[in-house]
Amino acid sequence: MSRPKAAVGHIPDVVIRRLPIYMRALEQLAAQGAPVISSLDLGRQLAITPAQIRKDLSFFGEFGKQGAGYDVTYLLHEIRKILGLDHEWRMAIVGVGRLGRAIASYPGFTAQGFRVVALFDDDPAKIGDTLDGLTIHATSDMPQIIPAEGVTIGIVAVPASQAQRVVDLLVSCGVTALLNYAPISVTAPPTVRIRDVDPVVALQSMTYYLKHYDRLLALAANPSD
Amino acid sequence: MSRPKAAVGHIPDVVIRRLPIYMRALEQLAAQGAPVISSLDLGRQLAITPAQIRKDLSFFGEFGKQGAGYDVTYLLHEIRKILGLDHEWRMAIVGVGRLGRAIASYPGFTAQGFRVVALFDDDPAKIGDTLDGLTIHATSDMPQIIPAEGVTIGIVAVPASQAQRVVDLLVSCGVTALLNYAPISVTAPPTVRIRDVDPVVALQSMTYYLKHYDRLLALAANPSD
DNA sequence: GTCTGTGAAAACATTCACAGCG
DNA sequence: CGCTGTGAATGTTTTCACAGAC
Repeated sequence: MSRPKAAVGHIPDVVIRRLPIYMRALEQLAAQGAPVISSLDLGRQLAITPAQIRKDLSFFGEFGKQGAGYDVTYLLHEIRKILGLDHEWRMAIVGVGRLGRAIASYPGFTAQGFRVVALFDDDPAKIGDTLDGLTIHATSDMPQIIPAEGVTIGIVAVPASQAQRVVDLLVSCGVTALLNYAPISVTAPPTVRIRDVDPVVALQSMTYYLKHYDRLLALAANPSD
Repeated sequence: MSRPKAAVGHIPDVVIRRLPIYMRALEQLAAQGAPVISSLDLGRQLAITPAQIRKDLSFFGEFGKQGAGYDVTYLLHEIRKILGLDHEWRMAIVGVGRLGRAIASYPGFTAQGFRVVALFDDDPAKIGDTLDGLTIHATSDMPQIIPAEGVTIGIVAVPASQAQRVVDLLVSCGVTALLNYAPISVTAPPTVRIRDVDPVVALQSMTYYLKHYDRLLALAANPSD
């Protein structure tokens, strides 16, 4: 059914970022018991062109059947393998304030194979406390605990003023993937991947369109402009 | 100092999305008392090329001084105007579970001019309760309350199974910008803007690079491949 | 000399369109 | 006949490189 590409060259980051989107839709389809999906129908569901879906998948192999489409369970499994989601990933949260605690107890991570295994904070009042069965450690203990716990992903949940320091510390401990909740742009060496989670930034770019809504409406009514 | 563009044509969405990133850096610079910043230095701070910053800004006018750079306070003010952040935006949260409550009490929204003015849920046990001084209403009250409260942004914080229904309802009430926290792709007419906030999706695309980390390391050491 | 603003060039991403398979 | 996989064409975004302002 599939033949892995001989040499998987350079795959664009935009493509990698769409794979989890495909996964979510496939999970839903699998839950509904749909055995097969075409790029056309998947595209309808996600508002993505069918050609894009086919081209994205073709970077990794041939997963479909002509005339039929893609086997939902099989494709889901293959994408999981491509993304390395066929095993558990261990994460550390730095910053156990209001936000850090909310993240620590979010059930969505565990459900998808992401496990929080270590908590860090620098507030002496918190160090030694237990949260969800995990002890809160001082950030100075990171160099010991992070390798020992097999942590490969760091979650930054400290105030903006502390974020870059924490990123540098995590990177120096060998962490190469960071989920940054601090409302600031942090930088790291190019070998380190960073994804920012900032709802305010998301809102701030939407208001541009709200402001120009009249123009948008006119455009929708008369696309000849 | 600036001359607004005569006809601001079609500005790419990628550009709009970078403006809040520039804003955050400028806010930080303003707080530090830096009067002026060059595209080179701003680019260093954000890991963005200076040419990109200059080109982005040039879509909207001429904000810099040759030989000097950009006046931090002035540029910040101009970007705020461009994005429509010179006044308050009123938002409604749909879904007052664990996540919705965390969002409702997040101080970062208010600090940037985004105010939660209405809460909705369909759980009869919650309707009528008060949270942060706001009454929780039934979703069936949305058509009355949303126009009355001047809500233009909707925050979706319901389970995946409810998300599309809630989106449709919000859109039918005239909301044209949505912040979606549900772990599912929702669709809306092209006049409606949607931004997804899903940390799991962010993680799932980083694991690809973690899996291929060896290759990445080799590439960094010997870029001739 | 420094740094902006911007056409032109290069790189990158999406869509088209169709041969070929089931 | 329906749908995939994919080169070729098109569209978009980034980068280059330099004239001109301070």
